[in-house]
Amino acid sequence: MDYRLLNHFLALADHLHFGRASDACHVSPSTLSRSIRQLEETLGVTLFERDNRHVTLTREGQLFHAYARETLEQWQAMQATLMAETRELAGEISIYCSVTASYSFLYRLLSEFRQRHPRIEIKLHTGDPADAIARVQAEQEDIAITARPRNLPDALAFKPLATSPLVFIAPRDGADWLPATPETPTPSQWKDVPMILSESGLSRDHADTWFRAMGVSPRIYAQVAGNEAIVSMVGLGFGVGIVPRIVLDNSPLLDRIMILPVKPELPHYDVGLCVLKRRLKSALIDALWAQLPN
DNA sequence: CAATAAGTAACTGCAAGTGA
DNA sequence: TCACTTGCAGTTACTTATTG
Repeated sequence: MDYRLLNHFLALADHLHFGRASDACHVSPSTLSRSIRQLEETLGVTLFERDNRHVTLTREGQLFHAYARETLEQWQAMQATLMAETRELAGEISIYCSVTASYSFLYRLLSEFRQRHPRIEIKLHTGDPADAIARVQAEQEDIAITARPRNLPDALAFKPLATSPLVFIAPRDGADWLPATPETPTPSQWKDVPMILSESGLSRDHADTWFRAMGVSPRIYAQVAGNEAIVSMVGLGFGVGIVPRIVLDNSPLLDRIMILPVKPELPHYDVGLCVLKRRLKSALIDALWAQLPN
């Protein structure tokens, strides 16, 4: 029995949408489409009625749904039993983080863990830090390395790894729109500065709050996904950006960037591990979680 | 009998097709 | 324009044959 096919079936039954279900399974839509077709051919029944707009479970699909769920649960229970027997954890953990976080924290987090648990496979996905919390909540990822949100949802647990200040960065070559005295900012100095900001997420929240307190609506030159893209655009001289300083520590563009000594300073950024509390019942995830001191 | 090489089947993602 | 399917080419996994 190919348990992956059952996983694909359950994901499609949950989402009733090939695109979203394939995302959840980390495969392409075509792969998911073929998995479902393969199951249907093996079983000799149609599990989903689908057209170009809609996906629905057939009666046979509903019957198979119960079987698929039970079978997978039994399989996972057996894996847990065998793991307990051998005292060796095995399986897969997915981790989501930004490229910067992968440079900065993964080695520290995983080097010892890999030696201790060689049979645990790590699936690493990198992307926009603003998506991290949502991906953990949607169970697309087991764990994220991300900034602690202002209001941590009750269902989530957070364990800090490091603190990094949020800083204003500007092109080192200078520009005529740069504020003359960032230590003593005035609305007139900032109202025309082209800003390069995250589309969303914590650093964007802090930027918006800072400008509100200044009484200025920022002139937004570009909204981008990911801190590395902000550094690139600032390095090219397009404007002033706001990023966690840790992003600069690993940036190849450091020599083209300067930090503006802006007052008041932006809040610090707590970076750490984020996980759904109920997922900590998984021995695998708990093992990684326990790597870090409380 | 184990290790290696060669051949084959199955799987995957991309890009294009299709229909609403 | 969107969402699912299909064709294609590249990759990976598996099976069989060969060698020491």
